[in-house]
Amino acid sequence: MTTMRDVAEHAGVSIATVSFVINNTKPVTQATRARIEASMEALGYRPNAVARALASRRTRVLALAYPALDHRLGGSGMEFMIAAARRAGEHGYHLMMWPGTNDGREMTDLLGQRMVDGVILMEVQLDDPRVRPLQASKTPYALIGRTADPSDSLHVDIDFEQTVTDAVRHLYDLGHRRIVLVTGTQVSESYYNYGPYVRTERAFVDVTARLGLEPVIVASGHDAGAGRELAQRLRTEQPDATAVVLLNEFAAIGLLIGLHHQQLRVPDDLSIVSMVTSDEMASLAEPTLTIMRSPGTELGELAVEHLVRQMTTGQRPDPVLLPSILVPGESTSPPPHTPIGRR
Amino acid sequence: MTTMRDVAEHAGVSIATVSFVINNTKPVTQATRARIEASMEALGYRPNAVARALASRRTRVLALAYPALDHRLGGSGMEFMIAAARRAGEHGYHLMMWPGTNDGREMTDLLGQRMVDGVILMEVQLDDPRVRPLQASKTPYALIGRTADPSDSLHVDIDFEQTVTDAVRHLYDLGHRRIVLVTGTQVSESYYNYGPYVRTERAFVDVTARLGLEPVIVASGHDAGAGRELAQRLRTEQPDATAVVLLNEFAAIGLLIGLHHQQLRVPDDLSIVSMVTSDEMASLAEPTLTIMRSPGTELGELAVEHLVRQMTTGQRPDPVLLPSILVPGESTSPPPHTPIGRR
DNA sequence: GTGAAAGCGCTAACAG
DNA sequence: CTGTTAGCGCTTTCAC
Repeated sequence: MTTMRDVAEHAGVSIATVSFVINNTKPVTQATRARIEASMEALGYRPNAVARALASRRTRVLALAYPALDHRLGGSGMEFMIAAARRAGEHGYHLMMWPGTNDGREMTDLLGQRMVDGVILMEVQLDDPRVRPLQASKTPYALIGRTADPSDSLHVDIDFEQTVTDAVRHLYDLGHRRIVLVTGTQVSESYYNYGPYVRTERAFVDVTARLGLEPVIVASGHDAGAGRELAQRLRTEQPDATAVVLLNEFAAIGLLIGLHHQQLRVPDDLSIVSMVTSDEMASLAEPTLTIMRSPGTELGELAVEHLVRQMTTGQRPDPVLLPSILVPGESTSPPPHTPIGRR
Repeated sequence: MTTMRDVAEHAGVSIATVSFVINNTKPVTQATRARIEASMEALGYRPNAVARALASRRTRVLALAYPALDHRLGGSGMEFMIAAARRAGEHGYHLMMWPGTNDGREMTDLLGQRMVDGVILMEVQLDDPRVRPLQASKTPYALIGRTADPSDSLHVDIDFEQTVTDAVRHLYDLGHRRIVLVTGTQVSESYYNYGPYVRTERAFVDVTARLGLEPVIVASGHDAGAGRELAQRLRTEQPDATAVVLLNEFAAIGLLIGLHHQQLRVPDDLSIVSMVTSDEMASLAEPTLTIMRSPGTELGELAVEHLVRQMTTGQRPDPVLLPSILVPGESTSPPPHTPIGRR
């Protein structure tokens, strides 16, 4: 393995000078620079990242922390990871996967290893125990999602408030007056504190109030099976509903199937909007789903971008909330004359 | 930041002794060990992973190399990544994402940085340019998938031969005699060399031959839209087909929808088996898909397991091919009396 | 503009 | 069983 010393000898300079040209950290004559570069090329030299990290106290590694045991990441979670890794690479950083429980102890361990320059936190809870160790260690970090007090951390997130507002507005404009929001807060304890649900519910209450509608919220599980069951429950529990907004794409498609089994037609009998959904998933449904397309890729890029900026400038960028875009599919239309439960 | 020297002083020993207890690398009296551990605890000491890596020449980092620009990883790719990261953690390793083009140069760069102890290669091509630099560098690596000459690399893979054989056999036993395989080899150049397609096609030819059937192979794109179109083409191009085996879950669901639009019933008019598919995706279809469930999670764990074993024992474990399990859904049944194109 | 030298925090002989 | 010490390969003052 060829080291910096080898290059220095080959070029007839000191290793310091080699270091200077590699890092572009001090002026070096064009001539010696050229000589050194030639030597590096000739010897096939690559700087040892570990030695570099030890000496410079910067590893150029970012950690991507996500919950290992919890519900699996949806399609947009995947988009996020891939995009973040790509963008990190473009900035000269590596992205390290850091599965873990949502607990502060593990975060302390990670940070103690001094192996990462910064951390991106996925699936942030309103009261997230991982944040405190981060703050204490002074390690730069970015949140995907928000804690209860968003002001104290760099974060990027989907604008759930705007998203649900747009979704409801879309349905309202079509003529719907009885719109049901399906979330999962009540389903399991771990979701009680789940930002996307909580924020969406709050904003839903607001927007329905503004429009003079009742804020009907129904709980459901997160898979297709739960969606199918939901089709039955809706009919009895929400007989007057003409439209449903969901926060989970699997449940949305399951609902579609469940309704079909009940001879109910979408969108004629019931309109459906699926939030936090990708185009691919929308196209798997029949009829295709009207979705609020989640900005997974943009979010991943933005998180890295902002984190890197903070690390280089030392200043924390402002939070960013990205809107979801309404992508009309075939699952929304004006409401039926008779709601599904009144026949 | 507290270092090993701090711990040593606090415990009244040399740093070597501290190192010995941390790494369990030399016998140490129970008494001094206890004292040292107490000191570590008291000072909140965590070993610096970077210094450790430099001194020991082992980073305890594994790279997960996957193509950045190519088609997006399916659900099982995601499963794979998550599982690999988890299992790596259980072995005391970190998993670093390494998006890249499928090119050897980038691999050489990665290895030159000496930042990873081992590499896992996803989406391996039959003739993969990343393998040569790996071999040259002596870095342990594991392939997910196989090169044309599988004997020269540690690898784990789905047993596509077995999988397609089982799928065809299942249909044959139901009475089908005109079974169409849908792959993507012809669709784009980058798939020409794609192991899963190539191997599946070959095995399909074999198994149909053994059963005395014609080896009908049709090309299709990889999304739901392509699947929908396929429904039309099948009827004219393969009028006698009674069953279809696909290698892409999105296309499979698209096909289902396309057939539905043509008033064709699944499985009454046409049976469908979707390979490399997850239970979740199967449940999104109506009717639910009969699938060959892809062992994404097992594969991820196995890849790490074998790579770590190779790194510790120095011996290359035998390759492993994992079967896909047939999970019956609602999309297969005995064939119709009249094939879809003969009405 | 270039070089000498002191670390970065730890591992691993080697000595005792 | 424990301590001394020489690095690991690079960055970064501080002289020249």
